[in-house]
Amino acid sequence: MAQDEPDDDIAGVRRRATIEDVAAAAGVSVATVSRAMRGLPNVAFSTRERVAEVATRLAYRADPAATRLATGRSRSVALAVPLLNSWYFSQVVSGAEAVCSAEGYDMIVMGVTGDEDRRALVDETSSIHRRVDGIIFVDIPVSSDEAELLDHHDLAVVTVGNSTDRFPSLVIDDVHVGELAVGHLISLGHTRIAVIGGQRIDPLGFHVSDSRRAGYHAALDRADIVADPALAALGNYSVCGGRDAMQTLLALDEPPTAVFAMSDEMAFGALLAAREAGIEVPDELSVVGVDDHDVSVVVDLTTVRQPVADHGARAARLLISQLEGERVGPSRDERPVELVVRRSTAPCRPARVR
Amino acid sequence: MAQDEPDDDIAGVRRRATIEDVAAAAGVSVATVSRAMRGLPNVAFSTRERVAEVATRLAYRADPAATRLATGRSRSVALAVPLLNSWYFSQVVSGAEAVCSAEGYDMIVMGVTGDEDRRALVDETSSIHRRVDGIIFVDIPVSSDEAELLDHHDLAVVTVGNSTDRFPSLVIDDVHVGELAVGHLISLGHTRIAVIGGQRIDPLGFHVSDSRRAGYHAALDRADIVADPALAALGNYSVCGGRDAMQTLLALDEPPTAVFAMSDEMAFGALLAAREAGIEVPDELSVVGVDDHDVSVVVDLTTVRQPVADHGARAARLLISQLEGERVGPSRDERPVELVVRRSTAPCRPARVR
DNA sequence: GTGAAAGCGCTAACAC
DNA sequence: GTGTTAGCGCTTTCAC
Repeated sequence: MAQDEPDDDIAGVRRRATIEDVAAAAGVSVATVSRAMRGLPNVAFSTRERVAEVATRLAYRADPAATRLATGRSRSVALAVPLLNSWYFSQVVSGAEAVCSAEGYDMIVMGVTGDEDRRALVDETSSIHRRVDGIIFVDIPVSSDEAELLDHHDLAVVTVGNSTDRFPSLVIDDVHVGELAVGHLISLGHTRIAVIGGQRIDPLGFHVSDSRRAGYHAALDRADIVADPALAALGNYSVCGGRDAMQTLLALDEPPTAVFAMSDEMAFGALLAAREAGIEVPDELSVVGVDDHDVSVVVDLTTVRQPVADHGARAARLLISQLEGERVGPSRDERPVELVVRRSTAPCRPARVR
Repeated sequence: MAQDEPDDDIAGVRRRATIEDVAAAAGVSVATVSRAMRGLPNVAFSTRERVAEVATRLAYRADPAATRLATGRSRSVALAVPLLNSWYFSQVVSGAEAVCSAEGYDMIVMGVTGDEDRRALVDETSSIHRRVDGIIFVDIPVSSDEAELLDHHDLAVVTVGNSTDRFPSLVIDDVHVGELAVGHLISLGHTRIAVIGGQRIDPLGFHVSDSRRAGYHAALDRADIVADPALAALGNYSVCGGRDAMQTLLALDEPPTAVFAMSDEMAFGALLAAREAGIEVPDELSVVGVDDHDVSVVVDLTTVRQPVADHGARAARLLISQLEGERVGPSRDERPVELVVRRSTAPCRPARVR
């Protein structure tokens, strides 16, 4: 046994077996080993078996870098997300990772926190080219020119939250999200409805905030309610940001009786600010969020649910099917959203005594 | 200008520039380009400048796969975590990613959901070898044998939450965590204190749950309270699991007056179950968690805080410093924890009428 | 200070 | 069905 162990033992460290070691031990050429290992045709069954057996014995694995260099494919993909530490993105990461690992792809995650990062990623000299076979952009806008560049460099792309004229995308109807949330508040009799969205000067230019805001306005318009600019605040998609925004709103001369937060995390912040100010939810303030965060049910938050982890999984599948040869053009897969009414929203009570 | 553009234009697709293109355009050899690009010595200043200029013009970037094959280093690391979609792990991912990207390393995330996954990762033929330069194991136990194997394959390793006798680790004192939480409850006069931990047959064999449970018992012992096995439940580190566990506990003939949940997410579930059962927190039930989740302040949860994102960042730094040549042996960096008292805990009220 | 050339470990023509 | 061999694009001796 030990005698035909072809692992060299250099300075006490056993070298990892290469394809040549396997070829030698199996008494065939490297080409045959390569074919056998990858299940390619034109290998006799007995040869295939012998190679497999030897490979197992030598614990052989094709060196990914060598394979990559020879084939031009890396079997790895990138997932670009802003704000890695938010519930939404962590769910997407989770969903995508599960699919990638099941399909044998490595997933590199990249936090893209500003336009500089974003540009560096798409840039001509970007390390992304030749490092991964494809990339999923989550809530990161990709311009037409950038899309062309990516396509040109033969990168497969899927976008989530935005769409391009070149790649498949997974989106929700963000205008509808706003309408659903605000429509619900209006149906409860609210008229002073605030909105907490993303940053004004969003480095990434989220289209998400704008669209949800458009839905907010559409719902108000439809009910002949004039939007008060003072009721628009920015919460940065975090609990803290939502809390700060709500504090500002509550300090207004004429505070809102309801608030639409564009994410559950900001809504949580709003709930916190309300409690700190001694304002009862939902009696004195109705709050509605977006996402249906794990914890939303715990704090009884009314929200617009979207299937977040599923976004990640679907995006990964779309990307991988491109990589496996399927030729796909631009597309827009619109995922469903759903209003989930809990107890953070209630009918508007007229005058409130403070 | 266009005339010395050495990019070939094959079938309308411009090939990405290689080191040879740069060498040709700069009128030097590839060896010189290689040296110049990497800031190695023995390159004339003027040559260096010329190469840099040409490289920029041609948008040249060394092909990572080729570099990898030639050097044996991939400038990428893996982060192995169970339960990618939990707050704790997403924070760790976020912290680690920030450091890795700042240092120019790619970070591959791998969800390790069971012992099978875990073993596949550490296994002799694992795709991990030669794919990454190092790996961070977060709350994934690594046996002595496995550690030796990893070391032997020349992988840099850092563990978080567990420690090995071979690699640097980042831990917290989980026994102390349990003592802190349960000590707090005892100091409030509670004696029927339940505990919600991880799964009994934990596929990953978390040492975390055991240690925290040990702290629970230590605190009870110190107060001469006999632990009631009926008060130990399993919550699977999720909101849902915590809720289910709490429901079971509340259904006991003699339900607890306080509960120690080993994560904030399970504590949230406990809060939910209590509310659903019409039990007031903290009047009828005190709840304490672990982590200090973003949302904990929102639901006013008393908790044992640990600096989670910092774990990720530190682990990444430790790993990268190993990769940059620093020889590090086994170590145990114990990070601080801190009891944060909020309003989910209150003095024990004697008999409760139901 | 610079260049020539031998790898790194694999894949893919092409020949047999 | 199998083997030979020329790359893939870089790094790294070793000469000069």
